[in-house]
Amino acid sequence: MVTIREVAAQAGVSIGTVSRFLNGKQLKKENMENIEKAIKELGYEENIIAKGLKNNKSLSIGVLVNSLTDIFATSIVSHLENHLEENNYSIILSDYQNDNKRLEKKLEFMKSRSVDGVVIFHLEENLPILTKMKEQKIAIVAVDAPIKNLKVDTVLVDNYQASFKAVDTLFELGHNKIGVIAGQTGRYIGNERLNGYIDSMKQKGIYNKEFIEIADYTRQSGYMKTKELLKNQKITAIYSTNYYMTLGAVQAIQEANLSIPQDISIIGFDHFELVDIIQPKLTVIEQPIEKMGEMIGKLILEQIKNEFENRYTTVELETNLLLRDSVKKI
Amino acid sequence: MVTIREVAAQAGVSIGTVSRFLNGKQLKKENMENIEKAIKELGYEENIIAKGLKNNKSLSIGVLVNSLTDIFATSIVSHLENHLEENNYSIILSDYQNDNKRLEKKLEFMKSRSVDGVVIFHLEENLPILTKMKEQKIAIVAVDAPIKNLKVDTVLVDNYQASFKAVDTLFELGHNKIGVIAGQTGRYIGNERLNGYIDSMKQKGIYNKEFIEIADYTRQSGYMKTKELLKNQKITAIYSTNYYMTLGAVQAIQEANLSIPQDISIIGFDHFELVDIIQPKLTVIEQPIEKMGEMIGKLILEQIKNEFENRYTTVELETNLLLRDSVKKI
DNA sequence: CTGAAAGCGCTTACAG
DNA sequence: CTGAAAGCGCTTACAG
Repeated sequence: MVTIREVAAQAGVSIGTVSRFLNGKQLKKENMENIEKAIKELGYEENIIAKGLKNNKSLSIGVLVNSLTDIFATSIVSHLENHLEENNYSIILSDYQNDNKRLEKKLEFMKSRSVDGVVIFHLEENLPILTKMKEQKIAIVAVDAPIKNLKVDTVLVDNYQASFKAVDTLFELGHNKIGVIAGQTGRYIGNERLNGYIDSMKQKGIYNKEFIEIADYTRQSGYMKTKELLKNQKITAIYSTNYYMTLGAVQAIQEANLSIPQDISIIGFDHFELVDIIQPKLTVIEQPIEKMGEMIGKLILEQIKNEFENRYTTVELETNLLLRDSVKKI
Repeated sequence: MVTIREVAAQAGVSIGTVSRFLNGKQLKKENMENIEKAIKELGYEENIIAKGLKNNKSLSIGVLVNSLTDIFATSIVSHLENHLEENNYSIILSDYQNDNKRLEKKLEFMKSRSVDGVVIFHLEENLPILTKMKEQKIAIVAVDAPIKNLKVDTVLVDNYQASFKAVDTLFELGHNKIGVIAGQTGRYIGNERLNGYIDSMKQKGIYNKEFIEIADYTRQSGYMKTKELLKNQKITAIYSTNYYMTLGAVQAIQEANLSIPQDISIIGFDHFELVDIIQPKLTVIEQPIEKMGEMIGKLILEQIKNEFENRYTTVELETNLLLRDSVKKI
C-alpha cells in the first residue's frame, strides 16, 4: 500500500504538504504539479480509515432497519445511499428484527466503529445508548416514527391525513360501511393510521367499531383479519393500512369468491411493484420514498456539518392517493 | 471518549498491558482485575477504527448488490449479516444498478475504506480493480455467478440442474409442450437455466424452439413474453425462470382468462413470501437462501483468517423443487 | 508477565 | 506556502 510518505518523498515535499494538497489547500504551483505526478506514478489512494482517526470521523453512517427484506425500508435506503455516496459517505447496514435489545447491541457495535451518524427506522422508545450517542455528537435521524423523549431529526409521512383521505375517497363514492385492517395500536404508525380512519368515519357519522380489525402488518394477519371482516355482511369497502396486509387482504377476498371492486372496494397502503400484479389495479396510498431517502441524507449531513446547533427538525411528508380500479361508486 | 490510556492510568499499568488484556492475553490476576474494574468505572469502549489501523484491518466487509430492493439479494445479505456480526464484522452495503462502471467506483470506495473483503452479486466480467484487490489480499466472494478469468471463492446454485428437473417434473405429469420464459442469454444464470431446460427437453425428444421466449428478469418482461407464448396454442405448461417474471407470467395467464392448472401448468423460480399470494399455490424452485448467506460468510472469514493460501472454492448448492398446486397431470 | 517505544497513515497547530 | 513534530487510539516486537 502506497502512503502519503512515499508520495512526499517522490515529490520532494513533506508529508504535511501532501496532506494539505489532498485536502484541497492551495500550494505553490510547482509543488502541486509534482505531488499530482507522484500520486499518479505511484498509484496512491487515500486511506479513509487513517484519515478519520485524528478527528474521529469515519465517513460512515449506520442504518438500522427492522428487516433487510422490508421493501419499504430498503427502497428508502437505496435512495439514501445514493445521496450519501455523492458526499463520500458509506452506509453500514444492519437489521434488528423488531428487537430493541438487538438494536441496542447493533448501535453499540456501530458506535465502536465511529459512525458519524445513525438512521433508525421504526423506533419509538428511547434507548440509553441513543442519549450517549447524542452526547458524543453522533448524528441521529429517526425514520417513520418519532422517538419518545429524544430530540432528534425525524422524517415521516402524514399517516393520519393519509387515512383520513382514504375514507373521504370511499365515502364520496357512496360507501359508508368501510372496514379497516389496522396495524398494532399502541405503536405510532398503527395509531396514526387508525385514528385518521376513525376520525374521518366519525366526521361523516358512519363510525362503527365493528368495522375495525387489528392485525400486525404481516400478510398472514391481513389475510386472517380480512376474513373476519368479510363475515360482517354490511362491509362494502376495505381500507388496508400497509403493503403486506393488503396482499393478504386481496387473497382473502379472492378466496371468498368476491370480486374487486364489484363486490367490495379496497384501498391499500404503499405502492411497490408487486401490488401491480393484482387484478384489478389497486387504489393505493403512495409514500414519497425517494424524497424520504433524500431528506434523511440531507438532515444527517447537515447535522454533521453544522455541528449540532441544537436545532431539531421533524419533516412530515405528504402521501399521494393513487386512484385506480379497485374502488367503485355504489 | 475514554481511551486505553486513561484505563491504564486508573489501573496502574501500561497501555500495552491494557491492550493485551483487551485482546484476551493472560495477565497477572491482580492486573486483570484492576483493568476490568477501570474499564467498568470509566465506561471504556474500544475504538475499532484505531484498532484496525496498525494491521490494516477494518473488520468490515463490502457487499455489492445490483439492487437493494432485490428480494433474492437482500434475503441472502440478511443471513450473511447475522453470520458476520457474530464474528464482529460489519457490512458496508451498496448497490450498483447493473452498471459495471458504477460497481468499479463503489469497489474503489470500499477499498479506500480498507474493507477486509467484498461480496459481489451477479458479476460475470473481471474488473481491473478486482485484480488489484486480490493483490492487496482483500478477500473476495462471488455470488450467484462465477467471475470470468478471476480465481475467487464462489457461491451459487445448480441452475442447470434445477431447470432440468423442472422439465422432468412436468414431463412426468404428461406435459410435452412446455414453454419457457428465460432470462437474457449471454449471461451466466440465463444460460444455465435455459440450457438445463433445452437439454432436458431434448433428452425427452420434445424440444421445440418455438417454446422458448427470452425475457429480462423483470415482471413486465415476464408478462409480455408469456402473452407471446400463450399465442402458441400447443403449450400446456410454462416454466418461468425467476421470481419477478413468474409474477408477470401469472398475471398474463390470468388476463388471458386461463386458469392454473386446469388450462395451463406453471413452475416458477424462487420462493419468496409474495408468490404465495397467488392462487393456486405455485410450484416453485426454491433456492437455499439461508445456506447461501452462511456459506458466503464462512468463505470470506476463512479467506481472511487463513491468509489466502491460494485455495479457491466454488460451492454449488442444490435447489429444491417445491411441488404444489400449479401443476396438473394431463 | 510487563513496560517503553516505535509505528499504523494521516492531520494540524506552530513557527518560520 | 511549508517543514518538523506531536498526536489520533491502538498494537506489537523488544528487552527484561
